[in-house]
Amino acid sequence: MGDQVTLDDVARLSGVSRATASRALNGRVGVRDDVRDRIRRIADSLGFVPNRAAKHLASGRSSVIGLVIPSADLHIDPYGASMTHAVGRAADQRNQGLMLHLASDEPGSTVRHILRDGMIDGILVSSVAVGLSWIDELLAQQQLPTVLLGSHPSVHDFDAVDVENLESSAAAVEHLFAQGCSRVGTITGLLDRVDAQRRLDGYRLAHERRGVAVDEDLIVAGNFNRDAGYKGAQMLSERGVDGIFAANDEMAIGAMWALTHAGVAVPDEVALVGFDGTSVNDFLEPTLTSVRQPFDAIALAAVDELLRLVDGQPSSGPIVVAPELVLGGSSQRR
Amino acid sequence: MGDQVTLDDVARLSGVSRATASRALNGRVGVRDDVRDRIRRIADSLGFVPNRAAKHLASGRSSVIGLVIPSADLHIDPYGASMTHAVGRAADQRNQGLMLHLASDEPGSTVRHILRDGMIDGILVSSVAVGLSWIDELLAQQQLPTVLLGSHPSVHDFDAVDVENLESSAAAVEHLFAQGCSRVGTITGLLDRVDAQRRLDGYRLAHERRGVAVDEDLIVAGNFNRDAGYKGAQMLSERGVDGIFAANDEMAIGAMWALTHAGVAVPDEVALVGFDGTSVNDFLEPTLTSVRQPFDAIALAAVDELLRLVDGQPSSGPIVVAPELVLGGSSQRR
DNA sequence: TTGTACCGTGGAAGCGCTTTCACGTCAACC
DNA sequence: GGTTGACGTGAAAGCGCTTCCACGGTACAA
Repeated sequence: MGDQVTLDDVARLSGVSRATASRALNGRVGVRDDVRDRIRRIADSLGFVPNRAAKHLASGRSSVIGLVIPSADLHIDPYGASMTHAVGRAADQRNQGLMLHLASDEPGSTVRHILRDGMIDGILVSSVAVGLSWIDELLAQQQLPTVLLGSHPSVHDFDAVDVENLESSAAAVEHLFAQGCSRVGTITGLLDRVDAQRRLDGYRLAHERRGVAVDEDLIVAGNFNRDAGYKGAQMLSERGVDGIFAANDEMAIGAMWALTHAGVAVPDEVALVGFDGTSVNDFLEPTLTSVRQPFDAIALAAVDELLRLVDGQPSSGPIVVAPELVLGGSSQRR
Repeated sequence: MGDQVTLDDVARLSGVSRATASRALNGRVGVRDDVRDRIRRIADSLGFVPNRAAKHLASGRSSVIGLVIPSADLHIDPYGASMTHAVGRAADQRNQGLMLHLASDEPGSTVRHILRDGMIDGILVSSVAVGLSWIDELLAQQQLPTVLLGSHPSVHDFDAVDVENLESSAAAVEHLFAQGCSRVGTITGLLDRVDAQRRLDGYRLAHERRGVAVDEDLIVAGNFNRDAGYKGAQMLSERGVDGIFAANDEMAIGAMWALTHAGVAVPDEVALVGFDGTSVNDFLEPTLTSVRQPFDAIALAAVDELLRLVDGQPSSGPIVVAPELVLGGSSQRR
């Protein structure tokens, strides 16, 4: 498949040894500048591209990172697609290859292979995947540098990059108040997950700041799925609300359906805000106001952190990135 | 990072040479059955996982394939996410790693690297990516086994796996007739692409079979984007139609908006059918009737074909997979 | 001058696997 | 009994790179 130009060729033509050529091209110290330049020039002119496998075998680093994302999340929940896309860009920027690992709950020996075959230097795991048995196993073994995308479901004993949940949720609810809402309900995520918990805390915080007591009846337990949004909105609607904060967009969409079906005008009778801000919101009518996750920033921070771990540097602890409230038609009254 | 168990260890403990151990574990002929069994058992008990890099370097095969998909397509057009997901599953099934390459039109030396660094054995290219300069370069060089996902925009000088467009489009239009529509319009895709062309042909075919002349005014040129669907539906609506076949779902969604905004009832006044059948259709109300691409089948066929090419077998020519018309609320009248 | 130190470079030993080739063994045949 | 061939196995040569170590040269202090 096209005669490879090897490091040997470059070295021979440059009149140096393979060792020096290697050092020169990898920017290692200990090569005279003029020599380095000459080698570089010759390598370029030959169209030399180092063989990955050889590099990998010799150095123990592949410059490929893995991404684990639940199978369903990639094509059903737009969150997964957005995240995958962002990670792809980030890996590119950092000159790393990206291996995609779809996580389903089929058993198989996936973990063993991911961990041991040495293909990847480290792995990014979508926190949504946590809970699947083999993911948990993977996390437990700690054999491979790992960074979580999103918050860890239980505690934060893991290196993770997450969106800021508390203040941003509070801001979302405050936005509803600012639109004239007086009874704002919320549909929560799975409350055994930290992010869901924080978003609920944000909801409470907004009330506190406004000096309004939280009516516990207006807090409906959801699970991040659309159905829960639908049912939650029905319940809240009966209990009388004029604003709803859903802990993610999927539920917000469900809520919008429920309201529309019930003949409730959005946003005029009930204003609606979601969380995630994936591009799917564009499909809706009216468009959804949502706390937009900064996918690119999250992904880049995660990749950088992962590379740091791969380099043997200590974990820099959880990283938090601030989202932005993106206004759509679902919450803005004239 | 966990002391690797090497083939040497397995060989030594099995009392054979590395060569024999390698043959045994790779299922090569020329190893006595009892010896093979023993080696296998010992390898298992040691938890031996062959080192990918070494295998790759020695054999020249990485068991990793690449997927090129336009950056935008992964997170904006749900088609991309569905396809990526399907390819991920297919690669998994065939025990191949999957490297994700997001294609944007930034220059960079991406091609050279993809082609030459030997990381991947072959590459799957989404036909949507064709047109980006470096993709074209990649296709032109033909250095790496390549299979196209979808039809080639110009002619079929490439190994490709595509959905059947003609008959399935005809079936979609016939479905509209069956629902009682008498004036069915269509919003086409980019007509310099073969798939768009075929779908239009299908539209004509359905008319022909029904013995109805095609009213050329009811054919509106689109471009696969939502806007085109919106505008197309407005035009068709003015010209008086009671059914619309959009060449993809994005345009169908645009059309649905346009109709809704104009106060036209879907499906009762205008029935609507799209093409692609991604899960995003679930976001709509009513749900969209659509020609559902068999993503999994396409992906698996493509991966298999690619592996065949990698093995040096001749191209088996374009592969066509039949889609299925999935009925939703947008076309079904009671 | 001799000694010490450093710097740039080359030699060579791997990294863990596959694969070619040669070798020994044994059964089958003349 | 000797020849042939098939068969199972081991020795060893790589795959293309990194990196340790040793070496010669130059610079400076003693």
